[in-house]
Amino acid sequence: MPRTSTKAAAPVRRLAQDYRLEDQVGFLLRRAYQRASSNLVERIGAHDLTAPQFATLARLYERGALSQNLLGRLVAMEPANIRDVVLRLKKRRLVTTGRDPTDRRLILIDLTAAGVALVEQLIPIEIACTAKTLARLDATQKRQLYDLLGRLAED
Amino acid sequence: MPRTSTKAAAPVRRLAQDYRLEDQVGFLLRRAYQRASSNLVERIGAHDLTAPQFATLARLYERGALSQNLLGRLVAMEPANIRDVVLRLKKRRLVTTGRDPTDRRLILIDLTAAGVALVEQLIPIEIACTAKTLARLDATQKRQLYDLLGRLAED
DNA sequence: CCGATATCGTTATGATCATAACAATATCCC
DNA sequence: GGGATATTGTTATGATCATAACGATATCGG
Repeated sequence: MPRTSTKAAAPVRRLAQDYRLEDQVGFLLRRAYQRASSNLVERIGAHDLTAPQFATLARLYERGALSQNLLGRLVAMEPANIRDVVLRLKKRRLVTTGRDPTDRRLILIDLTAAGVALVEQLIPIEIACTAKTLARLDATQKRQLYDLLGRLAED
Repeated sequence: MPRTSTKAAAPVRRLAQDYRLEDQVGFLLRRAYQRASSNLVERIGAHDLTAPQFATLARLYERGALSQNLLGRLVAMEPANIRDVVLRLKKRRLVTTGRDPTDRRLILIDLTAAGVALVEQLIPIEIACTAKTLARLDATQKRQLYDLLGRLAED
């Protein structure tokens, strides 16, 4: 299987010694997330659920009904973004929405019975998927990774 | 600053003990990437460059002219995705495109002089940005993180 | 030489993602 | 009570991101 390459000699550029893309955490994090995400879609894609959608359902499963805004913060999504996710989940009748009578700004989101059932079906798959993503790490390294990622996102 | 919370008692659900969103690497990676990405946009956003766009320019700076497809692989972007990024960079005259005469399938991408100048201006900012993202980690932890992220994306 | 196979790029579709500007509603504080 | 301030959700805009289907071109194998 031939791979394309350029024959032109790479120009030795002034700052190319100081800077390598591989040294930038953002780039490494993007690649690692791509890998983790594709591992998940590979396994739950048949249910037409994306990683953010599943995270949203899982959070509701853990916590029960939440306002749309709080739900968004708990899954690290902007208001405009969580809104779209909720709309899709609602269209599939995995969640319901309703106004909070005590604070009319709030939209309360909750799982339907179908939503609960789907989450419970997918949780073991998600756990296996995380295990696969971490397959190359031993127990110590896994602990380190969680600790380090936690520090990066802290606050 | 009041934060919204629900008053409804959280239902104790069957699998909630086995599964926590915070234990899923994919979720942690997404949050960490969000942080790194916003650190970057905060600093180079004034130049209207996103993280993927900068990665693309940086790769071209390192390697010189590349086919669009190879460039995409080197910055971890799908063909349909790198295409759009190249179009935007081309519109801003940061890169040029041309057919490879020896293989007419290929589109060769290269930096313009303006592209080179912009990369050289932004490289120090990007390095500082990576440092900020890693600010909470000591030298040992940084090495560990790079090693672990490398393992996750390996292959 | 020529058909099978592989690669490159495009198009279309749908889901994330962030930002800014905005209206509605709550809360704070004098 | 009432205005300043904060929070919630929406809308609009633009950039990523992945996938599948497709035509064009190269390469491989007999």
